Amino acid sequence: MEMEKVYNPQAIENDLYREWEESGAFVAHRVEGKKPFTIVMPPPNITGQLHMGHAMDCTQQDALIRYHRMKGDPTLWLPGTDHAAISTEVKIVEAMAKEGLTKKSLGREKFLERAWQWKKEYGGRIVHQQRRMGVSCDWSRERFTMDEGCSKAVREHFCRLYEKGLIYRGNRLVNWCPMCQSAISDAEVEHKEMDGNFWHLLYPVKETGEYLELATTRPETMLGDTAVAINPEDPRYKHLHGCHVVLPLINKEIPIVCDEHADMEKGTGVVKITPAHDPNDYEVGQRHDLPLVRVFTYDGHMTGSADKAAYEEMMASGKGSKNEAEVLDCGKYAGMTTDEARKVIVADLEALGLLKEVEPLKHEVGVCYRHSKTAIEPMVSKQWFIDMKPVTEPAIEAVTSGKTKFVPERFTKNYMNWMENIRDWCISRQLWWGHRIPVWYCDDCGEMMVEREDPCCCAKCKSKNIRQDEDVLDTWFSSALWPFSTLGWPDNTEDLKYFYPTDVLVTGYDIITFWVSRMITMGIADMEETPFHTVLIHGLVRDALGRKMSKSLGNGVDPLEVIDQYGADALRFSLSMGVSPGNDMRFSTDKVEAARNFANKIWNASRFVLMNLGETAESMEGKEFSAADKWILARLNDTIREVTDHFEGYDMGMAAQKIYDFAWTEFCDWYIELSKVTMNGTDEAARKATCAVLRHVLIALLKMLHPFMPFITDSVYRHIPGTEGTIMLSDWPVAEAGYDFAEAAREMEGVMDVIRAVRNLRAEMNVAVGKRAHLMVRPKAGWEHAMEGAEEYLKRLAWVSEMAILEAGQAAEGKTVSAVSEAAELFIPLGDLVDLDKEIARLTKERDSIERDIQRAEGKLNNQGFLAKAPAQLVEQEKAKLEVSKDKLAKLNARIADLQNM
RNA sequence: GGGAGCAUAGCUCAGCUGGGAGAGCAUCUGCCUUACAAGCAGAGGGUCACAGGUUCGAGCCCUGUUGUUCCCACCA
Repeated sequence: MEMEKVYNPQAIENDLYREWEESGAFVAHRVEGKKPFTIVMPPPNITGQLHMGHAMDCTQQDALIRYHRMKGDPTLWLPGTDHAAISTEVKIVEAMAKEGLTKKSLGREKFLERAWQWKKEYGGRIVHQQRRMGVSCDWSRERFTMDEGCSKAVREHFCRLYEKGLIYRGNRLVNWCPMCQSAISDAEVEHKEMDGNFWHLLYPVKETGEYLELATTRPETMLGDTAVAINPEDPRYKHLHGCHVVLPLINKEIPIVCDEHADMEKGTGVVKITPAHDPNDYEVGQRHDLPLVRVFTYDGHMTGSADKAAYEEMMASGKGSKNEAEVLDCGKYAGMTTDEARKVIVADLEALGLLKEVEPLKHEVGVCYRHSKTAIEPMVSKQWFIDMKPVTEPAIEAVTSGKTKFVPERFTKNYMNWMENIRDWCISRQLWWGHRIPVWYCDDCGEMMVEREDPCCCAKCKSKNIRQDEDVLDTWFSSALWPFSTLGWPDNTEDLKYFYPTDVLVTGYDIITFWVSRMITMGIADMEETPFHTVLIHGLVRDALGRKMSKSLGNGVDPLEVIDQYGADALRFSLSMGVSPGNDMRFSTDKVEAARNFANKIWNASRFVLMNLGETAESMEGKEFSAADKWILARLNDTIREVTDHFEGYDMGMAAQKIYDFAWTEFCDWYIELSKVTMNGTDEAARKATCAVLRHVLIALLKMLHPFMPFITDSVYRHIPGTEGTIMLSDWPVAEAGYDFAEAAREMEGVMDVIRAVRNLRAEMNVAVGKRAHLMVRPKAGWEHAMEGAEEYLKRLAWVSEMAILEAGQAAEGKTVSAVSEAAELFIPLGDLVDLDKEIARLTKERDSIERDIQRAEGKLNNQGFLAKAPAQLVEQEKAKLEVSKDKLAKLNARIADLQNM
């Protein structure tokens, strides 16, 4: 196949991917006695589209996976998707609303049918998008959090925790999202600063007739107040111990209680207590045995007579638990939204002269992480919880002991902070889409059953009159099991035995608390082993201005559009190079363009090599290598070592950078140009040696680049004579000690330095490339050998017509411009073109710079402290540098003097 | 209130266990030199936020300050 002049990713990517997948190259195989490398992919939501965050996430994982696969490890990358209970349900409800349907009108069964239909449609979409990225995961093991196996794991896990007494059901104050109409966990509450007020209210004291001033940010909760608290030590209110206040608007008598929660320093030191709608007040209420009075409905309105009647009926029937909040009929406020009620209540209080002051205030308000504009209402309701303390301790230990490490390490604090302050996890959700809680209640005898298999009848009274708990589990409940449920747990499958614990978890810092902490916790709880030894944390992908990409801002960039325009390799590389672990990165098309250019560079360098190789797979055996050959081989070895080290340290950003630098600067700009000397020469043996080196280096380069740019590297690899199959399954390059040509490389660097000096001279003197120049070179001591071999390189790379070597002390004839490089002095005769004054000025400028070098070096070497304490090697280096500089200075001075005499 | 990150060239960011400041993009100059103009060669541009300290030596370590971003936290 003829290679086009410009690389065209669209022409190869899709076919190549299909070929990889169909060949089974992604499928993991268990190899007895060999340690596998395993990553479970964080499952994207089935609601989602592929976004830049995913693109970066899977690029990093794929790079690690491809690296390990090439190293020969049995490699498993297990993909899957998440049912995302709340998010999906919200979307489906939205879609239904457009058809005029509601959950209620549709019913649970029909709703779930729709949900599964949704999963089929949208779950597949993201998976196809991932394929476009080139991910090399094992699709034969693809999982879904609600598939049969994962559902079985969820039940088993629930039952085990329940049997250990770690899951309980309770009527508790929880975070309630009126939009979701569900409880959510603490982790799902975000805090946003909002403008609000402190309303200073006056409550009359029954016994004394005085008015107690107190401040609140939420006046609408006052109807649910069941006490007013003061600090027991507060001298201002000692006389009120044991007294009562009369709650305005509803004229209800409530006690004044003494509680530490009331802070004497703050405000008036008086706090209204609403146990049913505030976490602090709930605690105070527990301590003082205060009644719970609920004044909000679960959809964010004020309660009314119907709500009260429902409550009373429930209590009468004996189904309500004793910790149930009583419900108030809010009378004229009933049915208002909480916001409306706030305004009306404040106005009514003001009318009564009970509003003393309104003080504007900025404060943090809890909002739902799925409905960021919806304020969370703390509400008392009956929910399922996990008692986290007992299972958290081993999970903390796993990290403190280093069994699981965070990369970068600083995220350990993040994790620890959460774990050390862990609170019980509310796992029930008032939704339909999700794993239904495996608990049944008998309507006849009230028995509660927690079962692995659906029961047919009551275990106690055998009644068939049983019903399953209505609620489903938090989506993270199943996500927590992901590293082992996907491998077959609770069955002790071959995969589970072989691949668990997995190796690395790659994810963003935003879900350390949601997900990482819970996987470690539950992995240890169920498997007795932490699920991965390394958690590799990456940052967020932001837009070019540093803002979070979001739908509402409309600043999101669709990875697929980028792939269409620039190719998957370019996108992947732009998300890799220079990205440092744990740090956010900005996405810009400039970066993708740079990466696309790099791909094109690789493509063209490959074209050059292939053009020269023809059909021959020239071998490295028994070759006599040129100076340039030896140099690039030595540099290749350095690069292989560095890149490998960076992969081992999970720093793919640095690995990509090193490959980029080596490929572009050293291989393309230098070696390929240098190689043209022998390739265009007449020495057949030298030509063959260079062919072998070109091929060898290109292959190693492509291999190192493959984890980042899988498509172009494989595509080119197949064109190279002597390669077989896909680069994906080839061996990771190894630095062969035989190619560490240190001395030859040093000499070559000297020659390259001379080339640079000549180019610089020419540019400054405005000598066009077409205009070849005669060059005189006076090597410095120790560089004679290197300079003898330099002529052809200089001719080709510095547009020299011919080169003469001057003996030490031999003067250059005629009018010349000159330069002093590390290895030699250079002279180019330029005849009348030379402007002597200009040349003297240029040399003087250079001399000044060298004088500064000398000053600095002498300063160091005259410093007794430096001589005494710095490493001897460094002192030697410094001395050597000083010698070189002094030598340069002397030569420049002589040169300037010469010119001045002309 | 607690914790963490960031502050380096005009822009976006690298900079390993302290030992003469780097890349990409942008800018300027000259080049279609038979792999590549998505390119080649050359150049300019930085008191590494500020103030102290440790050290022979600090972009890097310590303390403080300022700005900024994020996480956690019940301030009524």
